[in-house]
Amino acid sequence: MTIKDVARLSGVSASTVSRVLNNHPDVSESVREKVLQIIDELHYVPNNSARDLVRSGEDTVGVVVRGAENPFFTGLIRSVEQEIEKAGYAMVLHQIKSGDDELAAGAELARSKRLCGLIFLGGSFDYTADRTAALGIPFICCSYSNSFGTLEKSSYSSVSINDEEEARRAVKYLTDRGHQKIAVLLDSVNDHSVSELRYRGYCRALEEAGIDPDPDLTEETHVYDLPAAYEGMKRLIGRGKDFTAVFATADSFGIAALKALNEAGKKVPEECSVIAIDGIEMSRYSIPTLTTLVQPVEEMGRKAVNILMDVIEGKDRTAHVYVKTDLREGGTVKAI
Amino acid sequence: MTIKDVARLSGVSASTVSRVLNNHPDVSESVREKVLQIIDELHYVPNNSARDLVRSGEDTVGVVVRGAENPFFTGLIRSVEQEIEKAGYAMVLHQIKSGDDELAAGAELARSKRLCGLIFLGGSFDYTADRTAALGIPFICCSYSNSFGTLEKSSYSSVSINDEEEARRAVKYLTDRGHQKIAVLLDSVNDHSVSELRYRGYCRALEEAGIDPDPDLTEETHVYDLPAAYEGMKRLIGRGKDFTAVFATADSFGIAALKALNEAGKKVPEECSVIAIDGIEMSRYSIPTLTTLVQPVEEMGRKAVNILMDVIEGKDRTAHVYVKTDLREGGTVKAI
DNA sequence: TTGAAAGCGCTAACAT
DNA sequence: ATGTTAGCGCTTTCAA
Repeated sequence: MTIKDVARLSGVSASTVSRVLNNHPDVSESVREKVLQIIDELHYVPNNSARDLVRSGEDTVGVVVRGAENPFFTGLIRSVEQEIEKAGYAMVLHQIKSGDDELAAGAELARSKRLCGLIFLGGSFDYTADRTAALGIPFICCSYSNSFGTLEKSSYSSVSINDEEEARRAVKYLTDRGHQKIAVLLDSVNDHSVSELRYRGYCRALEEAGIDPDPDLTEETHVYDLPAAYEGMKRLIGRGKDFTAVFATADSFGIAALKALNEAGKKVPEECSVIAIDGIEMSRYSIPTLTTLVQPVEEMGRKAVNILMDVIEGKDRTAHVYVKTDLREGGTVKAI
Repeated sequence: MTIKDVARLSGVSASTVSRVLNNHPDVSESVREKVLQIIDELHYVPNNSARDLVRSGEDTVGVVVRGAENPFFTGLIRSVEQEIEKAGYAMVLHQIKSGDDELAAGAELARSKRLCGLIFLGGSFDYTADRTAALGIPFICCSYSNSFGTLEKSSYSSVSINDEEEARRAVKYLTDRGHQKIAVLLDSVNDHSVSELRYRGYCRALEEAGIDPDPDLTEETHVYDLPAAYEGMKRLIGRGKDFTAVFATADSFGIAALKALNEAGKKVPEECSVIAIDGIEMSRYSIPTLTTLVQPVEEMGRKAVNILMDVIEGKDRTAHVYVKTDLREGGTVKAI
């Protein structure tokens, strides 16, 4: 069923039906009602592909989220959404799986919906100019940056925390409180992604505190999920190496660590402290409340949209900003 | 940039480019290479709307998820995805917000992508034939059913747990262990949705155990999120009414309840037991591990796809199946 | 193996 | 206020 069917049944032309559909003012009330009635009777629903194909839609920004199951993104999406609306633009959200190629998805979206800009929530840290060229519109990386890629700074924008620096801060929080034997639970030390950066910060903090990193206290999961983190923590404990604190490179890892420690009979924070980075909602409800560096997702969403808008509207150049985390002192860290 | 640009630059017609794009066999190797090269140089990405508009795509099933931030859906999506692929169909996933109209989204998707079937993950419990008519293709409700609507059973399919019965089972698990004063933490007693059904089961279990429901032990949050559940539990505790157990109508509510109890100094399970329904991944990592009735998400996804396929392929009629939960005995329930 | 032409469903000038 | 016409970018007959 198409707009033509509706037109025929209503005794008008397709254009008129289109006008009704799009709330154009210049349609007589009687015709409008008639058309609406037919639409209702027929349960007609316009084909969006056809609409997208013809509409200009230069006021729409695309948001592609990679790994929507990551609870860290929920707050970020909300914020970005709000800000885009506030800026008077429309938004189209596209979620892809963790393994998928966000640039390909973004390029496709840009073409189909005729976007004026793109926001990536989560993605790879190693783009090349060749790959981003397909986008053809301004874009911004939100919550990450192109740390391992070869992109020119001027060719894109980014908003994120300084992962290495914040990790350093987290671990320093531990060393400042007398911890010397600090384990790290992370995805991978060289994934060219967030855990690699945060691992660097961990190393730097140890270094600054005059502590030699102990390879036995570095536990990689190689997978980003709770079971893997839990198993990783169990391995760490099982190794028998002494440690008084754990730095988890993500809240979810911290939560899993809490569980593994609890099952091993290690009291947190009395026998082992835990600190993480992210500040997902759930970590507020762990027992004890996870001590963590909370990413300012609201601010990140706002800044991402503002920067992108400025670039789109030609008001400003691309930009790269670091935002600061807020330390949330939960109950998982204790001074020695 | 369009297919025509590629055609022009390659010195061939648009049809040929299209053939290359779609891996048609009858294109000379030399031409294919040339075209591919130009595509690469130009960073050309086909417009999906245009493709959708013209492709038949009768082998695609749509999946619309309402409230993707709900961790309960992550496992379900994975399962559904797997099964659809196994059945030899393509899948297109569409996520909408909790407040959005999944039927409208589904109808739009059905038109745009020319689907042969639709799977709804989460949605309203009160459809009317009039509203679902717009879909125009077979659909199945996965994880819920049309309990409060007027849909004829034969007009759709569903796979879900029997919410009332499972809730009854959860609460019976408590009464069987000597609990008499059992509080319930839920969204709303009359939301025409899952909490209403589970509340009924709660009432029935009490009744069967000869216990009079105490209105003071029913706590509604009216919002489905962790902070609301946490605050609800605090109110419940603050009321000063005695209770020895809490039935949370969802795992996330259970986790929030655990936290509130902990902060109030009530030991779980010694001073208060907690049981929930859902079995989200995170509840495996609460401390203590949440005792809950785990929905068999894998089975649900599999059955949903199978039923839908049978309807699509005309092999079978619509069906409505209940699946059973698995009781996971965590550490939050203790006999009195 | 390739190209020309038609058309998918819709919107947006341009007429009237 | 309404209809006519011309595409949007692509795929797909049908011819060649």
